[in-house]
Amino acid sequence: MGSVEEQPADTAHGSIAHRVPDLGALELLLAVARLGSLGAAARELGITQPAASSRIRSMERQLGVALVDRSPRGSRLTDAGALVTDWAGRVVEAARAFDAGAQALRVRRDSRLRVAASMTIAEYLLPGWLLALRAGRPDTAVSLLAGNSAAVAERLLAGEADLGFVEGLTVPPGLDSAVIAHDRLIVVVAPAHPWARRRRPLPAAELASTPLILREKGSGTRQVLDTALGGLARPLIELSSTTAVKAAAVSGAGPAVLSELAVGEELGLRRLVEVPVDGVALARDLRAVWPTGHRPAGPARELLSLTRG
Amino acid sequence: MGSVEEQPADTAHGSIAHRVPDLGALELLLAVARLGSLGAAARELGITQPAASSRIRSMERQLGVALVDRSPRGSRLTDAGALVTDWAGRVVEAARAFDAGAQALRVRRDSRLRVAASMTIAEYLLPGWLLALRAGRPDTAVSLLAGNSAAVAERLLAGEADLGFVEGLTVPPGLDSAVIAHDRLIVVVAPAHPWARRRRPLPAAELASTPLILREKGSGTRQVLDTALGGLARPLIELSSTTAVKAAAVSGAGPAVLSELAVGEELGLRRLVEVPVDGVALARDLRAVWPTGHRPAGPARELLSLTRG
DNA sequence: CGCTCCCCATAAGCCCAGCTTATGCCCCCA
DNA sequence: TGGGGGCATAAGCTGGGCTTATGGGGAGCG
Repeated sequence: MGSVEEQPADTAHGSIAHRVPDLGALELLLAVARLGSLGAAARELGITQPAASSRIRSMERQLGVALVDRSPRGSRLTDAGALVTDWAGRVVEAARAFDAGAQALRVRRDSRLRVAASMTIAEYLLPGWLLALRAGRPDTAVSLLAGNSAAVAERLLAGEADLGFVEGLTVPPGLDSAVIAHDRLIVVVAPAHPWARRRRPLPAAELASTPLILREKGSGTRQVLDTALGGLARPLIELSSTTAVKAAAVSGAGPAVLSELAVGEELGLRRLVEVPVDGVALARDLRAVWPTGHRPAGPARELLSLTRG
Repeated sequence: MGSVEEQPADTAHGSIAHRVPDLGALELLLAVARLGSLGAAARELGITQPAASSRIRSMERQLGVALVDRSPRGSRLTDAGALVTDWAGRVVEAARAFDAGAQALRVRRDSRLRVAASMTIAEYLLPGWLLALRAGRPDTAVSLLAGNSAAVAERLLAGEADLGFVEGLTVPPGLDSAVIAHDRLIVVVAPAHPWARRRRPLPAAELASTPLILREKGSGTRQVLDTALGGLARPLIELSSTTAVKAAAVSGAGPAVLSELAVGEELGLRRLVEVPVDGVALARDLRAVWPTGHRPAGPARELLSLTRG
């Protein structure tokens, strides 16, 4: 087994794609882990055994670690392979959610289930629901339109959508609704920030007078915050994506305000810390909505039931 | 601009990799979103502008949706593009965690920081810490060894590791420790399972007498559960990866027992529901450990401080 | 034993995705 | 009215990943 040429680690931030195996390879690794054989995994993915063999091998070369123990009776993961497989599973899971969302995003007039949803819900919740829906009804074609509450209502009333999801404080007229979950905007800081060690809740006035990392004006999140603070939120930076806001907060640029849906993982891993706030109503209901009288039926009802467990 | 040939959606579960753009394309999309220009994004990733243009275009063809609005003054995301970019961000984030872990997994005798960790910690927490560490000290080379508590202790005492992480109930002799987090094993079921609607905690006896979806014997998780139940856990299925256990539980195969670290996202999205249990001690401390007297210094101390925020 | 089956590895050749260089068009601004 | 930033198109190259074909090694069995 010749020694591996070790390149000097390319520590530069540049393009992660060259250091991480592609999705196909990760999927193959998961299949090998599950099935215990390169050949079986290859068959499942519809490729030949030599292709699988070579692909796993080049992945091992790329990572500099042996991933599977080959034997004439099958292949098992090494210890390192088990770890890598777990991490790979998380990448593939995210890719599946991407796929579920993207499929729905395709414009198809003939989709059997047309969903209109607000941004936060479309971003963070819908892909998971769609995965679950597809698990139960693989053939349901879904189309998705994302917009603010008014746009959602418009689509529903025009008969261009079967089910809507909104996150506002009020329900647009002409629609029936059911609360499916709750969301809050929360203030988060990096663990090193002084606010991370506060015992007492932050007064609303102090929040309003502190420059914050925020989404751009016009975003749903920003509107809710501005309303709650009486139009007073002071931006330290304005960024155009939730991810960018999170990244800025994690790096310690300052306090950020985000939906708690967006930062679940960061809080769990202690990369961000929630700062309790006093005297501001940042809670909001997430609701499913439909035209008054037009009870959701068929796939729409199924999706609705998924959202409530 | 030619109409797009629409393929019949290949609804078969087969290989997601053909339906999701590769990591390089997702990264490029994120760069375009952040920089507002194809050319600028291309420069950042070290490719030429035509390459970026063509890559974005083929991604749009693959997804069947326009992602960016091109203008002679730059490019902005479309609404659909903003959604796709958010989903892409989650895939790339998972890939970065993969990369951080994988880099550490490389065997390098000369690594400046050698970490030994138990499986759960290595799987779910270390990649995040390593990302944070790299953000602060980009040049720190880390090596990672994953194993059970005894193995971690052995490495530390032999001077082959600088810092360890264990999840047992006790601290191996010869080591000093600090509690860095808490973990619990929890019982989870799919939302449709009858246990999901329980009001009262499940008695330990009922848990012990019900067949469960479990990790294989010998895994740390399994050991803790068997100890807590007095060696009585009855397997419904035994699976060899946390992901497989989760998937089985989500699909409704039965109740599963897992670390809460492993199911944070599933609980948030209501794909799994926690079942409270009474009369069993399933909590455990996660600890950093080091040889008695050898206080962590340098990068080890930095990593340690990251784990506590 | 020797036959057969199921593993996996290697070799040789093909093909396409993605890159590069070289242009050209469009728009804005000095 | 040039110049520069931004995007698109064209032509050509390269390499990664696939396939088919083949060989070796262990296990089970007549």
